[in-house]
Amino acid sequence: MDDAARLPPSLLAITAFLLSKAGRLARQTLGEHLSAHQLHLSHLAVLTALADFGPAAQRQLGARLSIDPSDLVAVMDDLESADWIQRRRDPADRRRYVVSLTKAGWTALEVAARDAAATHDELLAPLDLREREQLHRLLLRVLTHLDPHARAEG
Amino acid sequence: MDDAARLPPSLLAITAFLLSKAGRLARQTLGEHLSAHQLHLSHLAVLTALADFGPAAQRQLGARLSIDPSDLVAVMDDLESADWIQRRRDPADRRRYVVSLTKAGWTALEVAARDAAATHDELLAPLDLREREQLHRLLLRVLTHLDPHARAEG
DNA sequence: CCTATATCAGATCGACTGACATCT
DNA sequence: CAGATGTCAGTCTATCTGATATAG
Repeated sequence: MDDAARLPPSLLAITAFLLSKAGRLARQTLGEHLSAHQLHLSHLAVLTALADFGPAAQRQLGARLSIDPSDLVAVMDDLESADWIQRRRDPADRRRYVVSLTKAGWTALEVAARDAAATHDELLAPLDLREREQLHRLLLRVLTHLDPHARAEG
Repeated sequence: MDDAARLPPSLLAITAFLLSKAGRLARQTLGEHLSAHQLHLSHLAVLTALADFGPAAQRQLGARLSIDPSDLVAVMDDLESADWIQRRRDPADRRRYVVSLTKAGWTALEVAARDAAATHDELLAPLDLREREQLHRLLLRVLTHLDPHARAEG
């Protein structure tokens, strides 16, 4: 039943639905590429935060990435046991860790970047380069407006 | 810490991440608007399918909407107890239901359509009409290419 | 004493799996 | 008997809440 498999036009007319569906698909596709290298989306998020902003406490990372501090624990455990990050107690405030990227962590990030590129080739195949940039900019504007966390650094 | 709340530029450079985040936001925003009227996204999906294609069996609806048949049961229970749909056994094949929209179901759909419009005004506020259409078309092309279910009827 | 940090235990929700009674 | 349909029970994951030990 190829015919019976088509989504209702009334649903496809709702941009929010398309966003939701495309978002799920994007997350899944990126997730599959990353998992081939023992990486998870939350891992990638933490690695980029450390790469872009330098060492930080777990609380800071969680606030930046909108990841609940309690959920971050397992993520950091993974990253540490893979030797991608290092956790040291902050001598100035021994409640905190100072989390920093290792050499292997930087390498993992490069791998993840290739995964992202592969994801885009797959996910955005029907769009040419100009259209991909167009989509990217539109999404960025939407997020920047709605989510104060989405602002790039100024 | 306004400064500490910004997402890593390296993450914001990944379109798949933007899609994932925007998708989550879209689902959440639409969900909030709908829940004000005792509606859920899955309810909306089923209602549009019945409106666009007419009465159908639960299995068909599930296949169309990529909702697991076992998960549909609770959704249909909700819709039925709200008197938005009607379940009759198919006399020609008594395994199936013939699910159809009620008058109240059509009304609920109109309400949901207003919720969707309100969602877009909120979600897509930074985009003008032309840009919203642009985004919509780009998303549709991406979905149509990747998900055979996303094809509109031809 | 109050607050912040990291952690753990548990609730909740959406999506998925397996089994089953009923019917064709 | 094999296969389809609706249903139920249970798993798995991500997300969120609440509590707690330790430190400031």
